[in-house]
Amino acid sequence: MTCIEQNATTSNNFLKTIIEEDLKNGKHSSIVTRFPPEPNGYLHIGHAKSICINFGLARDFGGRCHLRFDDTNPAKEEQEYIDSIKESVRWLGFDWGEYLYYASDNFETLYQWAVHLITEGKAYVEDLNAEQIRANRGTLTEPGVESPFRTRSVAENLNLFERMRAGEFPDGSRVLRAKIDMASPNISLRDPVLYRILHTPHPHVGDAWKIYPMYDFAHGQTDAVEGITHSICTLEFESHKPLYEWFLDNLPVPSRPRQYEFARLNLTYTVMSKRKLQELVQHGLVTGWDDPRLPTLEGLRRRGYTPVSIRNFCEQIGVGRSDSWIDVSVLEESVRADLNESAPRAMAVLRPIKMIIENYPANQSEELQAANHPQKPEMGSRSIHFTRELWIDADDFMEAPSKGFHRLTVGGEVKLRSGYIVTCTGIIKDEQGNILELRGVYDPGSREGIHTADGRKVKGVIHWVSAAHALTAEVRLFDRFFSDPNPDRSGADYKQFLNRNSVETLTNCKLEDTLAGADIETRYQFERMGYFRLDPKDSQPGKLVFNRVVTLRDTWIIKK
RNA sequence: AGGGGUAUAGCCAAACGGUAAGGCAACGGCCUCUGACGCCGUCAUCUCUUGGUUCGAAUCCAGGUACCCCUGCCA
Repeated sequence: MTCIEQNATTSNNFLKTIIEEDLKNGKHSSIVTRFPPEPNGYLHIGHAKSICINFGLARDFGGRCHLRFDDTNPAKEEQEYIDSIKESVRWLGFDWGEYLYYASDNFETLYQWAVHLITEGKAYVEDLNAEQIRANRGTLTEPGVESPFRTRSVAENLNLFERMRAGEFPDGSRVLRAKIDMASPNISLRDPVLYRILHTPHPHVGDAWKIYPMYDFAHGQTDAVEGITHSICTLEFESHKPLYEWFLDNLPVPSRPRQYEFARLNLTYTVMSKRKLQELVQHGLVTGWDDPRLPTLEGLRRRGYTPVSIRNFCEQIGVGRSDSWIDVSVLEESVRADLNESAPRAMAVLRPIKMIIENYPANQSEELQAANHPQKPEMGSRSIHFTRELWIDADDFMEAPSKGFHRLTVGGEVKLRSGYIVTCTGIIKDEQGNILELRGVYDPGSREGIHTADGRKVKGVIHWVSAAHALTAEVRLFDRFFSDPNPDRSGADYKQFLNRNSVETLTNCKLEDTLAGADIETRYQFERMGYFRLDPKDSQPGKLVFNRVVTLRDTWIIKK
């Protein structure tokens, strides 16, 4: 289809407009996009934006999207990253089908095209070293100066370039340069480097090559051989566009792709640059690339973010060309919206204090039915145990309640979710004054609703679990990894903004026993506490470890 | 002799010369066995700024201002 319906959550963007035009006026009969990561690290939420744009456009307009590894620099690339990237793209819900490519599969073609340029007098072998090249490049305001090797004969260039390929020269001794314009105001046109010598094995093509093409000499041409129609990248490549086109103009390429740029994603309270992420991992500031506090796709996945929530997020933030900062709360809101629909409910007491129901016999126990979802009866129910000894959350009790607190207080009453109304009748403390346990009584007729026998409505509903049946588990609560909205801001070391309390590990949490068979992929809502999922690495059948994906919205906390 | 971009609400973002969509946040209210969810309502006389063209300008023109990108043998 060539025209998509707009709905409330998808507004138009400039890329869709361009594609609609191209399809309408017959410039293309169908579109081909590509997601072109360099396999030199793990994917993060910023890549997710690009993935969603490229695969999403292809999907919406009935075209196709390639996964292409931009593997032109073997010094930084590894098979491990290739594998991880494929896995992350698949996890996000996208499928490249048979269209998996490597820029390195075109190395021979690229080499021939470089020879073509030399033959045409449009490229030359440079003997100057990196520093000299830099010195001759000029500055932002001054033109560069031409290299003495710029006028080498075609024959000599051909000979030298061939020997570069053969591995005759050491790394850094020579490069191949395009002969364009050393005085161009666009610095990327001042005789850019096309090939460098690198005696480094490559993760995909092994040790077949001793010279490797630069990004600029590979990207557009690779787009052209794959038949990419819309080559979508981020804004910082905008100044490379004239060079991208120069190659297409001067080489016998089989098709004519066009480059379009969009603003990369910036998220508050986190860092996204590969270098910084790597540093956090290397310095042991996080547990790994999949640390649940990181914006990496593996981290978000481990934490419990769902693919659909990330896709929705990318849809919501839109695509534009102005630098923008998205607040992390938008991402968080996106998982909440998804999980509220799909997550079965359960009860878990994170900071337990015991409550003894004095009018409930010690040897008695009964099963109560609790709905798995308040609005979705089709999700069924489960039975939970009610007994004399219960665990409730410390946060749900205040001896000296602040104004507006409508949970449990001495002499006060509260509804136990899916259970009974209980009244607190007293506190047992140790000699230091610490609360040992709470005493209370329950109203046997209060199973349904929140009304007392005399018709009053109790204000508070709290979660609880039977002490006799409870499972003990570890629960990890995460907070923002940085204390500053923009830890990446220039002029400051982002590490100074690390939030020291970004993870809180609670080891004595009490969970309802239905969670004994919790599924690794299922996200649960622990009622009133947020959404949780088993940690895929650290959780064991006998030792449950849950990660909190995100809290519930809490307007009470805001008022405090 | 610098070049290339971008400016619409607290944060994103639509609009294509015809009288400022939508989402998030916020704020009222309703509902509620989760202080959740849901529902209703409010939220730009105005589009960085100054002029101009026009019956009519966020959109066109001219001049300012601010911010981002470019001086790797990285991508």
